[in-house]
Amino acid sequence: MQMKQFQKLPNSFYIQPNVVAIAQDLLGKILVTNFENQLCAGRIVETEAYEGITDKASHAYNNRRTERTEIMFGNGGYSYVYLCYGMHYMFNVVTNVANHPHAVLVRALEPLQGIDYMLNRTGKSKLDYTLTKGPGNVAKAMGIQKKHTGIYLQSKDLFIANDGFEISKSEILATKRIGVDYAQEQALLPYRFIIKDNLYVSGKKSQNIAV
DNA sequence: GAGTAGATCCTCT
DNA sequence: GAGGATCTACTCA
Repeated sequence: MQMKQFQKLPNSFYIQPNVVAIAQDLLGKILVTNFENQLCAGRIVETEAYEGITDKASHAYNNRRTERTEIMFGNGGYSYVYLCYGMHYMFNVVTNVANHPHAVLVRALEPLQGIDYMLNRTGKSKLDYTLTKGPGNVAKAMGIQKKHTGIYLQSKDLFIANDGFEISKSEILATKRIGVDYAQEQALLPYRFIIKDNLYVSGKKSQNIAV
């Protein structure tokens, strides 16, 4: 595939106060990693917003500031990567300004470049829609690990770009979030955004209904 | 197609 | 020492 000219999203994109709007805007953008000279890129097709200290599903809920969550309390435009269930890495984008620990979780991608590297990392032999479906698979395929937390998203190894791809509002579905049932009523908030009918969107069919 | 169990380790209490 | 922003494979229908 021809290398397209990717335009990095400016830092001003990340420091906006409305994390839900950012989560929607990230749909259709390109996540690029270039670790160890292995260039990989995928179009973001699913995101989730985590609204800081008032959001029970967020690690930063109730101003819970620890070594792990410290990065979320800084300025937006940085990566936040952590291990979940002992085996899955989650890639988040920190948004808003310092002391507003908002984050957007990237849950699914549509692979564009470096598919051979992704297959190699995930131990798969051929491309199918499970390659980058679900946040654990996204990080695995893109080579993102815990050591990549706190990376400035204007660096050359890890960034999000715009290639001019536009999606209309009618193609975006808002649904409730996944895997955060412990957050009680806030698990029902429509903070998950997906591109309608995209094969790479995670979850079951019934979870992809607009709310 | 739908539901369930198991893997596995970092982080916080 | 317990539990978690998950995924997969397996079972049963």
